[in-house]
Amino acid sequence: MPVEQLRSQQRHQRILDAATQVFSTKGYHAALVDEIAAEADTSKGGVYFHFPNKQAIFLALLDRLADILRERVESAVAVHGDPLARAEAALHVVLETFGSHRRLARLFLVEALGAGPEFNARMVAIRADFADLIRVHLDEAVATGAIPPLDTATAATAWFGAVNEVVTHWALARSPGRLEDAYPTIRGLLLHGLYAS
Amino acid sequence: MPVEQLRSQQRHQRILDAATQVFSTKGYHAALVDEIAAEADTSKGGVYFHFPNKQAIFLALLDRLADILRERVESAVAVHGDPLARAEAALHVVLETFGSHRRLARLFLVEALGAGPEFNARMVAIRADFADLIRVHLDEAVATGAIPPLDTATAATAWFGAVNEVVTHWALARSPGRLEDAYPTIRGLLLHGLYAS
Amino acid sequence: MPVEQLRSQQRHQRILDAATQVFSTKGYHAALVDEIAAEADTSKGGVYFHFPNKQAIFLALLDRLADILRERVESAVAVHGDPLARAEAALHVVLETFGSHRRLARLFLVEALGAGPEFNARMVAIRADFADLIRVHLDEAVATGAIPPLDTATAATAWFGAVNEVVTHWALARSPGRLEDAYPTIRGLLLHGLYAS
Amino acid sequence: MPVEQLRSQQRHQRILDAATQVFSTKGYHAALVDEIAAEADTSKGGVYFHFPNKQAIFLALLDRLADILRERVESAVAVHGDPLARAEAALHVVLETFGSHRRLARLFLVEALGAGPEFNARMVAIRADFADLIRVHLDEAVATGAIPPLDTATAATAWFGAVNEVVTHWALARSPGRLEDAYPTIRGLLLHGLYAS
DNA sequence: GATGAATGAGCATTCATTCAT
DNA sequence: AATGAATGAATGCTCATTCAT
Repeated sequence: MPVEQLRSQQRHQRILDAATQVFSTKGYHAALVDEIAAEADTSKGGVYFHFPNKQAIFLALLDRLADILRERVESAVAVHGDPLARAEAALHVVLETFGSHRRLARLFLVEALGAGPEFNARMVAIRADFADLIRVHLDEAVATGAIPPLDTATAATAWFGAVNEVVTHWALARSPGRLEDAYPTIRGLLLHGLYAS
Repeated sequence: MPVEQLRSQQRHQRILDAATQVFSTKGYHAALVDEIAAEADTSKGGVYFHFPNKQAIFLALLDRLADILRERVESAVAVHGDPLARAEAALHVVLETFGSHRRLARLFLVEALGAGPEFNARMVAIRADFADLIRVHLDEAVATGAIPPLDTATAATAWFGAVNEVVTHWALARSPGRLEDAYPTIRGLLLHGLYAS
Repeated sequence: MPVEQLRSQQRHQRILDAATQVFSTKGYHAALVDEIAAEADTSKGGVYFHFPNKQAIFLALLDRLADILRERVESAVAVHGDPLARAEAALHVVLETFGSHRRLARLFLVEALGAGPEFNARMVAIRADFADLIRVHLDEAVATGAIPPLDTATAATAWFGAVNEVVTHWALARSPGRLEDAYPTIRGLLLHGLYAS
Repeated sequence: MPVEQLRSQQRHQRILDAATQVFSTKGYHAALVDEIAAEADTSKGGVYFHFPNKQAIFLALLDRLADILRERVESAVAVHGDPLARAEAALHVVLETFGSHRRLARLFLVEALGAGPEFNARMVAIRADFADLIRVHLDEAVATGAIPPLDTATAATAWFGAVNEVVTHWALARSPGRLEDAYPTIRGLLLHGLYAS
């Protein structure tokens, strides 16, 4: 009976969407399951039918977002041959994605920390995954001699952090500008350091 | 009665130290005032005599830490004449300070974000302050022509973020290495980008 | 449509069997309708098609068990002419039945009491019925002069209780022996008291 | 500061008294912690300050009652030299105590069962303790030759059960008579069996 | 100043029951 | 008849905060 399964999956998604909304507005702890239920046009019991507990909802959210981001990065990277261009593309996609989903950015970069030690392990893993997405290209760039040898793991982490901080700043700003405007500066900085142009 | 005032200030400090310990271990929400009291060898009432509420303890902690960090940065910066060297020194001090106080790093970079929307404004301000500490030197460097013109605000934020992410990664790692080891890579990256000779 | 009726009755029985299993393992309150449904290879809705609510399942269970016990007692009693022998036979059958169905014993003697005030009235009635099953024979024994006059109601209750406690003890024991072994002692005690020759 | 300790202990007792009232009226599961708090003129938090959870309150209640009962039995037993008279005295005290505290009887003999498997172990232990209180005297009576050898453990359990059932019957009765009236019958039955007088 | 008993609003979670399909 | 998603009232427990002593 695909009709019922479909309905069920739709509800599942509706709850996740509602959770995104509530978590990113109130933060993990202040978010009430009741609010998520209301936002999803369901009852509290309905939420608990689809998820075992509040934590699982949040985790599912992070995973969903991480998957989306990863996919976007990978397809953006695919069109470039040059390792450095790939790394750049990855950077650009993250900025672009968060730039058009301030809510998600906030959820991912702000609320996910401090939601409790239970989440830290998962967050470390997710963030490390992204840094890795960049590292492989740096490694390749080093291998091809495009850039001098360096500690690519630290470099990738730093790259990712640079982007994150700019995004976080923007995500928490009271009246944020356009995130994309920061791109040229970040790009230049990462590629050439302060001695850009 | 200076003796009693002294006693009171000592108690104040003892509570903050206890709070540092508890908050950085359990996270803001999971930390109980009871635990802080116990760790400070006081009673719950004692804690509430010195601080109006839990939030205030956390905020006082952040402020104390920010002050210490700022002071260190400023005195480290003072010994350098060259703007770029000053920026570098600031960076190095942050890395060094957190590197020798993993607990503080975790508190400042992980728990403080996501502790709840109440704290976000303050954290944004604090982080912006630090970025600013770097920005002024970059501005000066631009003014003296040491480096080409660029969006120094974004650049400073990115710098700060790059350092933060590396520190955060280290602060959350299960078996962290020496944070200082990351310094040369970060330094090269920030100054010269990937093409660091 | 006798085929369908049969199917329905089988399902009814299957649910009762499943309920016996679950109730006696978890106790009335901790037993979930979901578990009963799963154990009966049905759905929750299926259970509610056959029974109006959880309480009714439990009550039906008690009644079924009481009926079985009553029947056994009555047929065992029928083969004896002597009133005292009848009383004895009743006692023996109860011991024997529970002895071979520890689960039922537990259900009947432990969970049924204390399952909640709603059940107390019914349990009192059921237990009184059994005491009565014994009482009538005692009355007859008194009438025929086989034993001296006594408060047969209290005596029958006490008999029943003596048996119950021994069974309960056995039903709750971690590693129970053979219940039948207790029979001679109980028999002697009830007939002759401590001075059983 | 004995004043404060006294106050605390009084509150502790008040909660236990309230719990006795509520548990014996509603049964373990239907009893709300809120009701106990209200009955004890405290708040829910007050209850939880003195007891870690609902279960602990119930267990404390059972233990308190068991202690009282044990003490009474022991002091009643002490005045008799004859082993059989001691056993009789124990029996009488139980009947008398429950007879004047129907509420406790109900709690102890009805609600304690079925409160959940967690309690069964404790209840078995408590009931076994009481049976043992009787058994030791029976053993002595056997040793002195006052009564013929018999399985004293089973006999003591049966004695205890006989008394329990009569008490339970009375505790659950809608309009109970005087429990003490049952004493002569039970006494005669236990000592001489049906061939009493 | 310090203590710790008391407060009570707050919330996640459970689960019997219903009902559209 | 059967299914299982959905409901929502119910409740144990937490914990920041207060305040009498």
